[in-house]
Parts: sequence; C-alpha cells; structure tokens
Amino acid sequence: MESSNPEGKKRGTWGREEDMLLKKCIEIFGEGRWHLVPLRAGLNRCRKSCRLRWVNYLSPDIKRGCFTADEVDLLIRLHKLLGNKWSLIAGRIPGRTANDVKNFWNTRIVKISSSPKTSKPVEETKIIKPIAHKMSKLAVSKNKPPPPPFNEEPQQNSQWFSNVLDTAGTNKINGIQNGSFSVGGRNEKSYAGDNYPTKTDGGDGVSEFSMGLWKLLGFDDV
DNA sequence: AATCGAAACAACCGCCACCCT
DNA sequence: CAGGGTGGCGGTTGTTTCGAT
Repeated sequence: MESSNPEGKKRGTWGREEDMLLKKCIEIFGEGRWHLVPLRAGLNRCRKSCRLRWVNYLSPDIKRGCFTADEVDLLIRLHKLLGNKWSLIAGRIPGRTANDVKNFWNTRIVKISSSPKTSKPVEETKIIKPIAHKMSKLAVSKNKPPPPPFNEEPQQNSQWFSNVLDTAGTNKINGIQNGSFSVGGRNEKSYAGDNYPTKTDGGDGVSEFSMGLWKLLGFDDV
C-alpha cells in the first residue's frame, strides 16, 4: 500500500522507476548532500529515505545473498566485541550493510543462540564501545589521532595471518594484496575518510586500533 | 488450491553528534 | 558560544515471501 507522510512525501516500497532516478542522480552528483537528492532526482521522497535506499540496496558495493560461514563467524565475534554497533560491524564485513547485519542478527543469530539445543551458557563479556565514527571524525577534523590502545604487530605465520591472508599475502576478505589487512568496506568513509583502520595507512594512529580489534576478535597470537 | 503463521527483508522514526554560521 | 541544518545510527515496524497444513 502506498502512503505518504505529513509533508506529502511518498513512503513505502521503492519502485523500479524511483530506483533508476536515484541511481542516476548518485552517478551524476555522487553520494552525500542527501537533502538535495530528492530535488535533483525528481523524487517525492525524504532525504533519509533516499539515503537508506542507496546505502542499503542500490549501492554497487553491496553483496547480496546468504551470509557465508566466515561472515557469520566474524559477525558473532564482532558483536561480542562491539555489541549492537551495527554500522561498525558492517564496516568490517565487506559488502554488508548495517541493516543487513542487524536483520541477520535479529532473525537468525538470536534465534540460533536462544534455541535450547545450541545455546551455551552466556559468558560475561565486556562490551567495548569505541564510538569509532565519532572518534575518527575527530581524529580527521582536528588532525589528532585517537588514543592508540593497542600496538602489537601481527607475527608472520601466526593464526592471524592464516585467518586473514592467503599464502600469497592476499587479504582473503577484501582481496587486497601485499599484506594489507584493511577489511573496511564502503562504510569506511563514514568513519574516517577512506583509510580508517588499515595496516598500511600509517601514521594516523588508527591502525593500532585495528590491531587491537583483531586481537580482541580472537586471533590470539596477533 | 487456499489459508495461516513464521521468517526474512525493507523501510521508517526518533534521536544524537557534528559542522557551519 | 548558541542554534540550525545535516548525516548517520539503532530500534522498531511494516511488507513480502515461504513453508506447513
């Protein structure tokens, strides 16, 4: 059923025509300036609706289909670490959106973990909430790195390397070579420009944060 | 084939933080 | 420093699809 909000903006499911207009608009003007998008695209939708549709559905970077076992494993680890910080979690699972991750968690994982067969005693876990986008935005805008809580370098031949890099040194998650372990997807931009936590970005302090993140994810001999 | 409930997916809402003036 | 505008997030609700009966 089609409806509209009090401002007369259309709501509900997007149609093919609307998708096309939005896509075209983003291709021409790029992402951002969402308040201008409805006008530019000729859409009777609110800015939030346009942004959400692009971010969660139309963006070419989005990976559709079932979560792989690796992704599920990573999701569980990240959730254990970060709690319901869906955007942060999605940022570490390339091609997945915060909405995807959230939906997946709420519809599958919660169910699995609450089923009597598979449920394990709930461990007391300390949820770390770095509020990374805030932190890193500050780091970028004020040219000041966030406090680097961790600083160990991964050892060659460690479990971490075998989990993240293949024998040729290619990152199994993002396909980047030369030992880079940036696992950031398109959401990276939201947090700190294009290079938030990467090993190779060097010098801005956030790479150490990433090291600690991976360590906390259970790659113990990092 | 029809109906119903559950599961999965898509979209909206309210809030908050940041940026700019 | 204050206030308005904007972007982005998490929670929640609505809609669609699927499977069982």
